[in-house]
Amino acid sequence: MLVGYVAGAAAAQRANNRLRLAVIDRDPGFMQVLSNRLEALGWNLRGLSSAVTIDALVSMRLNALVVDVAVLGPGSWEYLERVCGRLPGLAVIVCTGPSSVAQRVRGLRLGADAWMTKPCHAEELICVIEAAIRRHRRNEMPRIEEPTSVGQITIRPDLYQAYADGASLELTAREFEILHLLSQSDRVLRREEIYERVWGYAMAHGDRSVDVFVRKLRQKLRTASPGWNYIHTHFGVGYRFAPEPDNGEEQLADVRQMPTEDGHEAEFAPAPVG
Amino acid sequence: MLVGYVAGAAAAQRANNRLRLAVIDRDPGFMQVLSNRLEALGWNLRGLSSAVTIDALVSMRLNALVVDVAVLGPGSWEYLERVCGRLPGLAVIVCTGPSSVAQRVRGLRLGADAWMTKPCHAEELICVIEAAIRRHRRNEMPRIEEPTSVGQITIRPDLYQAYADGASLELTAREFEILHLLSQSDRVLRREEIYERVWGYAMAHGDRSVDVFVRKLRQKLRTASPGWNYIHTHFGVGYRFAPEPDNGEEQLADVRQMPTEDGHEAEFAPAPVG
DNA sequence: TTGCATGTGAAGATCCTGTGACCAGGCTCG
DNA sequence: CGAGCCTGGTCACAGGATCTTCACATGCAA
Repeated sequence: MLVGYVAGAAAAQRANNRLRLAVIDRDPGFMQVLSNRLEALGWNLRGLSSAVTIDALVSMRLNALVVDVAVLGPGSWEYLERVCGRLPGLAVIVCTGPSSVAQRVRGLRLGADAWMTKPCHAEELICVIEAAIRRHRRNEMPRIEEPTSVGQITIRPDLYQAYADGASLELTAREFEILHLLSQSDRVLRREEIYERVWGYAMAHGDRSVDVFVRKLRQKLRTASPGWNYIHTHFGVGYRFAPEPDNGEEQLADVRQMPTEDGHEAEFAPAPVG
Repeated sequence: MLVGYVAGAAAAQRANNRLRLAVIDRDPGFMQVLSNRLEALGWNLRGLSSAVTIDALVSMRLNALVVDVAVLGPGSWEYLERVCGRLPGLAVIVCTGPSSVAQRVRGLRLGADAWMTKPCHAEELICVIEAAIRRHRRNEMPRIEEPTSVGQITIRPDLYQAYADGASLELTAREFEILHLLSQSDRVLRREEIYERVWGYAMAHGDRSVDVFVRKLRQKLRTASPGWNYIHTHFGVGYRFAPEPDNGEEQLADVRQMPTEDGHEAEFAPAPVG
């Protein structure tokens, strides 16, 4: 159902935030160190002991690829060239043993983004990878944010607007941001959290702005999509987004239940604010 | 013509292919070698013996900057950070004498794209610079050189001009670039985005240039194509391009409707009504 | 019930944008 | 060399849209 879809999208997005990196190398020590560091950073590491097909690389949806050309053996240059040509958005870092200037020049000319010489510090390699990814990202087409449909409404980040039945809800920028934020998560968001992520700084004690905006949002949602409840209040905590037809009491009962699977219970504790 | 050349880094790049590079260094031999190689490649090299103001860098409309942090002395890190922050599209390469891992890590974290250790081969340095620039340019929006018609106007990138009914709008270079950028996207573009892509560096807080140019654009569009609205304001967000006849109330209603140009909504839940 | 927390409406403050005037720098032409 | 023009960019003001605040009503929990 739609609720499930929303949760799925949010989860996917969270997973997508993890950088995906593949390393083609056979040095166990190197891999181990790298693996440890990257795990701490929350990256997604895939170790490969030899060249894989381009299609396999494509399917991995990588952000970056680190490769020891020595592992590739003959044909390494062609491989490098094909990879860089086929995946122009991929950051490619060659990390290998001692090399000649000519080799490094060749590698870079073929499309590699950087050349590291082993042995090297994992930290430095990571920085180089980050720099390459950063550079790639900056010029990526501004992320085409997909429209999402929840309940009867469609949220279009590209237009900073939500629609119901093709008609705009006429949300203001701030209203939209709050709706967008709420819709991306199925858990309860505390006011402070909402405020901080939308306004960009800490909420002053006793500020009611979030409440007021939630009211405006509900009003517009009600007008555009009557018969549905989208924003639910959790007394003493905050708000939770979940499109629900508001007929029937059982639905309401459901709201009271713990709809989360993973340990968000802590958040539901009656956090007595000062 | 020259007018086109003067206007904006992007324009300069397109107008002729000479890459613009500045080097902050004091090693005459290094500079000499680099200069020779770059001249052969047809690059535009600017040698600097010490740090210059950010604004000066901005006005140089560079593609890349090579800097020896030793020349910068104390405050080099802050300088590096400021440069990288203000000119996110600039390829920054640190090329300096022996350094510690920690220093290299710091430099890269602050936004440098690469770190070369002197002494180094000019050829290799050039490759590194090229790699950084390549990353920068690779994913640039595929420049549509074809004339495109939107509403009543025709945009001709090859002539750097827009026409309505065969008559030129007499746009200046910057006006044209903004119109061209806007016309290539259906989504709302934030001012910062517009600024960054047209001017080539980060917009200063409170800068109203984009607004002013939008006004000038609208004025010329209105004169050349009365009865049409091309640039729409999204309060608190930015501008969006969409040609629309502005007569009649129904048209106004149309504005409020969700533009569905390409059906990527199809992937999502089919808006279950009832 | 009391004590808070939240919903609601409206008014005033604040912010955002449109606009015209103005200034500086560069180029052209005399 | 300077005058004049063009272009890009800044500034201040005005009007309107939006946000915040406040007072009060309502609802929840103990």
